[in-house]
Amino acid sequence: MAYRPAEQIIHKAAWLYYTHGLRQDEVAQRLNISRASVALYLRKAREAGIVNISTSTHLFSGERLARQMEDAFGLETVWLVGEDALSPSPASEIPTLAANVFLEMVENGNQVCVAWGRTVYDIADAMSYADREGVTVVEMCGNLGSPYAYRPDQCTMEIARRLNAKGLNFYAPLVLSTEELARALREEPVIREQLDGISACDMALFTVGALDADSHVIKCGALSLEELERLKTMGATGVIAGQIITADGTLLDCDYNRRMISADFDAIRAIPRRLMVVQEDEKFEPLQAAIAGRFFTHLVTTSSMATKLLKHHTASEPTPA
Amino acid sequence: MAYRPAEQIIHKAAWLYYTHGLRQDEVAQRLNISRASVALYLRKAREAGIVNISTSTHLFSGERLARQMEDAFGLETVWLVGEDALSPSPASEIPTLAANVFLEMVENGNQVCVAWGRTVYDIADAMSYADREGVTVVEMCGNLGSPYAYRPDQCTMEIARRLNAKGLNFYAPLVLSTEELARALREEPVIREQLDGISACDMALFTVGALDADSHVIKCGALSLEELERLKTMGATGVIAGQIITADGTLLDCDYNRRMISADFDAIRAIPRRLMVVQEDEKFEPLQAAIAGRFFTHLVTTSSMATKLLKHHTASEPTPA
DNA sequence: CATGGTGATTGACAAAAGTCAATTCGTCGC
DNA sequence: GCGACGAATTGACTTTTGTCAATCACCATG
Repeated sequence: MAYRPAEQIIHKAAWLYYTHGLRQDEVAQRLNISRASVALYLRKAREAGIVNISTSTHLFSGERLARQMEDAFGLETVWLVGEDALSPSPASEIPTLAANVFLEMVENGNQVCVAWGRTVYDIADAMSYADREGVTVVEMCGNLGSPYAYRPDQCTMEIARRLNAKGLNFYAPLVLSTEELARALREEPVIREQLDGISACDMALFTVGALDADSHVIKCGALSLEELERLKTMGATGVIAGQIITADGTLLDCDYNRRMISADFDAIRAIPRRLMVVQEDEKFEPLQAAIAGRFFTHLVTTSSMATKLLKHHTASEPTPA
Repeated sequence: MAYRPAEQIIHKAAWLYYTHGLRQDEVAQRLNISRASVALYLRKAREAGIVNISTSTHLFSGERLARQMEDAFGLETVWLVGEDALSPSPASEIPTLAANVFLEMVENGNQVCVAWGRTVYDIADAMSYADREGVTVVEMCGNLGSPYAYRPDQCTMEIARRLNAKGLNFYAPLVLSTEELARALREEPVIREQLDGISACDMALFTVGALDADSHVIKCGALSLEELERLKTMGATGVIAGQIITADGTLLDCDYNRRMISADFDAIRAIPRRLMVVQEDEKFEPLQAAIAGRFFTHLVTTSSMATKLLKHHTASEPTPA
């Protein structure tokens, strides 16, 4: 890692430029280097997280719709991305926002727990570098081959890298072939420890997965299409940390779930701040299920999703308690 | 407050520019305004704390000398400013650094407690704007006329303003003319409440004051020169939150201290993170006293001060425990 | 309905920052 | 000791950003 041009001079340049507000040529003069070098160092400082530039995410949580969501579902904060073409590439807006919200939520010394999924990968990609101290990033559940850019473990590590944090991977697959093996593995000290550590986390980052032909669990072969259909008739509605949940947000009682190595739902709910991020509008039912299961306290999603959720909510519960 | 050009467009411009990395002309195009406006909005966004640019203070805490200080005095983190002309104006380096460290230490939702003194004023001045949530800034002790730019209460309010926080002032003078009055006032509910609230703070920011002809307490007439001389013969060494301490860091048993409305030392020590900032090299003995009294856990000062403190420390205690 | 004033907005210019090919520096192998 | 290689640095050029006086839009007032 360590840059040849003694990390320290980069730091000094960044301090003079950003904190004292000198111009690049003044910094150059003071440090006896060329202005071009200053420009280079400053870029490195930004990339290394020595300098942190963050924009308040209030813009997205300040709307009335967001407030209504918070009230309706008892959430702490909700951030909504409108369809109003603010972003240069609409698809990237949710991950970008989520990355910013995440960084805003993580404090020094925190232990954070991340699940994986396409959305989480995108968030990791959009996340800028920060120079945190004493942060640990732990994986929330076992691993799986990924059809996307990162593998789950790489994803954890990538987030850890951006935060200058320690990354802790799960040394187990997500799904095993037999219940017995899963049970035995869960009792392995190294796995047990990680599972137990989850409830001690300060915050969590995760998505709810959908259950259709091209959802993650299917694509990487953890579940066959036939099995999926069978589970759906049993009430399968969404996926939380690999585990299948029903419409009321409880664990579906099935063989598949029993063969899984993942965070216990009570452990997840013991984490004080839990950020859920949903970008696809098709995840309406899964998200509803996740709300029913009180899986999260903070939410990043689209305005249209929020509108849909509220409409359905007030319809089913016309008089608020 | 609220700017005419709907705060929101400033936010959007900042988001597109800083988070998405568009150029100003691209932002202008997307928002249908001139580039000049974008430049203007961006400045406002920075000034309003919508955008936060911070530089890691690691540069100042990374040296060996800082480590030695931490070890020698059991401090959590020590930041040192060298005499090596890094800063454009050496005198401003301590307050600037302290302001940055302070911002780094304050977390959303925190209650912070600030004392006052010239150094604290300078820190308030050097502090950049930030958009924190749920932060409360409370005054640590009663008020006094100030010979400097801000009055103590303004100073609290100024820091609160920069953090977008709520400021809570002490509605009492620092020193009263009689013990009885001080005692009575301390029992007033509104004062009692504030005094009790201090130990519930998450962090504190303060200085140690020196006791000489041009120190704060003298300049604003709280103490006469003769009285000061008398107290010095009794062991007066420094000032913490208005109160006079002896070389071993305990409250000097004197009339002056008894006439004071200020935070109880145990209440101060109950605050988990306490940042002490000392810029003047003449404050050697007062700082030593403050160390003896375990008043702080984090320290910002000069390298030369650190050297002096360490020399004296190892001299008096050659074998570490 | 003109009028003055306030504050936002912009066009045009100046200043500052970004970039990159060319150069220098340091180091290693021979 | 010498050449050769890669990394760091820089000078010179281009692009981007900051600034400010001039203009425009809006509103309250006579």
